[in-house]
Amino acid sequence: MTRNSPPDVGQKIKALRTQEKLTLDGLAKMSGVSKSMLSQIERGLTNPTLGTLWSLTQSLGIDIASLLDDSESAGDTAPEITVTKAYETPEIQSADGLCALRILGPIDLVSKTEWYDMRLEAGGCLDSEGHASGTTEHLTVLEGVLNVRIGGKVQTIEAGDTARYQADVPHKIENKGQNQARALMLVLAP
Amino acid sequence: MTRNSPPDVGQKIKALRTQEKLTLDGLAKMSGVSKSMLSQIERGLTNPTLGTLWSLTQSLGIDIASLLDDSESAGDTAPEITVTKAYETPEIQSADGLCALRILGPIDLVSKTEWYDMRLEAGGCLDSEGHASGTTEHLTVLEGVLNVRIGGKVQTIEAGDTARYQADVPHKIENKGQNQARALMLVLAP
DNA sequence: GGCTTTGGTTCACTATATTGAATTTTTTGC
DNA sequence: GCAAAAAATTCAATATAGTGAACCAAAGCC
Repeated sequence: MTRNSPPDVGQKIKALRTQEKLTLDGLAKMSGVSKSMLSQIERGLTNPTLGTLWSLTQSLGIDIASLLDDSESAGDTAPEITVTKAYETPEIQSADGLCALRILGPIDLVSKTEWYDMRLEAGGCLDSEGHASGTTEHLTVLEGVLNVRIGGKVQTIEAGDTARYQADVPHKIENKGQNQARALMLVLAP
Repeated sequence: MTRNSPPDVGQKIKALRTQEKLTLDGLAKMSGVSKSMLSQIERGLTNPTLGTLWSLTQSLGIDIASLLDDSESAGDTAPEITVTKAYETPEIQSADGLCALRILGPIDLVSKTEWYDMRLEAGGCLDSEGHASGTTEHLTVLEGVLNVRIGGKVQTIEAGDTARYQADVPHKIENKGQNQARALMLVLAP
């Protein structure tokens, strides 16, 4: 469900102000926004300007984006633990069968974060097109040795090492060694 | 470094509009904001009202909070691979030495995403206070068996399984088994 | 009781965000 | 090249966000 009117910043600001034990006057002084304006904003009977909101958030020590963020104060969903069993975990295999990816992230999620348990047989490789601009990839090798190739560059990653790189251009992960390799791969969208 | 003036919404809006192949006129019509206003906002020579920003974000199909969010659109850093060697990877140990966390995420990053390679000796446990509201944790067991305890609930997680839960309340991860356990832990802020 | 102080709301005025029409600039066709 | 069309910018007028002072209400304090 999505809102059809601007978020009610008034309430939030008032809450924050009282939380800080600030008087209407006090916040007015330190933010440079007039007391009367503040009063009206808090009661929702005016339509504040980006500039004044900015001043207020600065004095309240919060991020302006978070002020407008409608993720209501703490979902009150009862503490729940959901378990994805090993056999339920989705797995992708490459055509040659040398590369397998187990998707560890939640499926439902239109997430900005994806992560995988990757297994590469000797000689296997994972070829990726570029993802969305700004995406970074983090590859931690758990067992074996891997090469990361991106643009002209190549890097060798051994067990325990982590490689980080921009994933918005084509890149390649190869297992040039004699043994199976296993790694954790994290893809972070901006 | 924090900004000392409101975020430049103009540029962002223009970028979004052109991305959608919308004309100034077009967006004006569908949002109800006048064409002239739009033009001025995009060029940053006015201080728009929360209301008008709301209308615009609605028509552009984005969240108003994200509009004000200053996570710059994609650094154009040249393709680089940075490697954190195993011995450079920061490791945290519990007082009793039964629990060790290797921090796999980048250090610099004031990231919304943190992840760890966790090792729990038999009998060891990791006690967490609640993180920021809305935070979720994803725990994939690589070896051994672990218990997750949160509120009154307990869940047993075996090798290959993944547990997901709200991490904004105190929670506990225990190794009740006879053998060392190893797991991957991901903490996602909202 | 009345006097003072403190936190908040209303009021009259000013500054400016917003508008619709006119104008300029850019694009597209011939 | 020049016209016609489309897109973006200026301009004068209006609505309203923002201000400071006056006003009201409640809480000390003598």
